[in-house]
Amino acid sequence: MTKKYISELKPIDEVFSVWDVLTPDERQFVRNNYSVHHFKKNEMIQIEGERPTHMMILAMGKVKVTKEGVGGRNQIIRMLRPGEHFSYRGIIANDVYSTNVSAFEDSVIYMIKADIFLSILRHNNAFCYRFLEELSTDLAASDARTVNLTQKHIRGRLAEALLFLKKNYGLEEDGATISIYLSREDLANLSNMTTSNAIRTLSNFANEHVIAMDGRKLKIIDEERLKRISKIG
Amino acid sequence: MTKKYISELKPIDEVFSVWDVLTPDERQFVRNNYSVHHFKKNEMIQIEGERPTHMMILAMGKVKVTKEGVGGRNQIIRMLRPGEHFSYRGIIANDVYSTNVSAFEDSVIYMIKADIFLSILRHNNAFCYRFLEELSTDLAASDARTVNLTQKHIRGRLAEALLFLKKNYGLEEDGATISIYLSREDLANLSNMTTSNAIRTLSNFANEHVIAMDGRKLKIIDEERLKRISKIG
DNA sequence: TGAAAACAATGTTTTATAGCACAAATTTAG
DNA sequence: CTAAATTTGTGCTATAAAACATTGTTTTCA
Repeated sequence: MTKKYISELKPIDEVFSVWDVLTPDERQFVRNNYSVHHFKKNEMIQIEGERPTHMMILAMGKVKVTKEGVGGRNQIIRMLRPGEHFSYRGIIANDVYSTNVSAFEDSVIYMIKADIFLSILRHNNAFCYRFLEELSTDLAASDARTVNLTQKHIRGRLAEALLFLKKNYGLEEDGATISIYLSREDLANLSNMTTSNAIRTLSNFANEHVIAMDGRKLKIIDEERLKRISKIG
Repeated sequence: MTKKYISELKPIDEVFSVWDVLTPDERQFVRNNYSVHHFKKNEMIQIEGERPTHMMILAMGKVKVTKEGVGGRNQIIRMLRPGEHFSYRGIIANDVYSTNVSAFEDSVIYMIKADIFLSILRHNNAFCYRFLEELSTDLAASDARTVNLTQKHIRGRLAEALLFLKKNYGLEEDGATISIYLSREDLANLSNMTTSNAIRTLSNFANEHVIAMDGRKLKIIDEERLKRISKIG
């Protein structure tokens, strides 16, 4: 596994998508001041309510951003792919973390100290603007998510989640299997329903030949149908 | 009414909260390039799906930001007070409006053309950073809202909405009446429930002496109780 | 390797909330 | 100033989804 990391892990200048707007000095500054952290599956990376210390970049693996709700029930807010930034919102808003982040699978994360991140933000306008764009996009996504989760019925929400997973993580070589394997519980937390209902609805979809299941491997058979189910709610 | 506007309307340099980070040149630039628009109660200010043309600042009045959901049911995403910025997210993300905005009551809005706003954003780092802060705060609020609306029960959601209204718009001189009068329908759209349920739950709160009602005027009698109801969901 | 834990599947019961219908009150407009 | 339209208030019904219970299956790890 470590072997795999060493061979596949991209350097920070390739992973950090805003590298192009950094000056040579800033690049050197970042190179001298970032750290690499490995997290095992299910390990917590950031905890809601704590003070942010670093801005983070997912270098390898998959992580989930969750929020604890009523009665400890927790909801998946966002799921990240390598190259995505996180843990920086609280730094900017001078706020504690508003979410938990944990590793879905073994992951590698590049971290840049908060003060270093802030100092670049405050001196490099193009850099600042990139994050402004990112938050603008995230905000629309969050608002859309609120409406989807509150107004759609179970089938619509699960269909939406499956389409999201496909879009976000892509398909395997067979052109149908979604390239991320979630537990039924995670799938439920993503679609705001109980685990039993995720299981039940998944079974229904399989009976209707909209999807096919093999344990945690989910194949999308009839994407059009799934889109229709998601649309009508 | 027009009289009232003329006498109470603050000039843009007082309303636009980021004025302090503008250079003298930029201030003049904005002064020469903004426009003032009056909207009547219930009038649409921006429409979901259209291309953004201006960044806007609410100078006077109250507006609501909504999003259309399944079956035309629409949800209140945000409610603004004078001094708050809106309509700029889409400009930055180069996206169409993701929400509707309409006037709750007669309102006055200052508008700055998109290209002018963008040009300042791209040249003035402190200005850019201010909006970065604003979006960071809004994003956490949106995520929190998602969890509240999806996990809390009707009573909890309505209690939360009442507390929000109090916090956002304050109380009248009597120290109890919330300084905004919403229709039951708007209150329902804010708390993600049907109008009947908003009415019913409001009656329950009144019977329990948590609030008192006089038409659209809502008095908070027992704020602690309301907080508890909101908390337990 | 075998026991314990975690996960998946499914049926049954209960409950919260939407949906509907209708009456009363209030606001708006001709 | 009246008629129409909108908003508010209530009761009843239907139903989606949670909660609970049980059993089988897979994974973990001591």
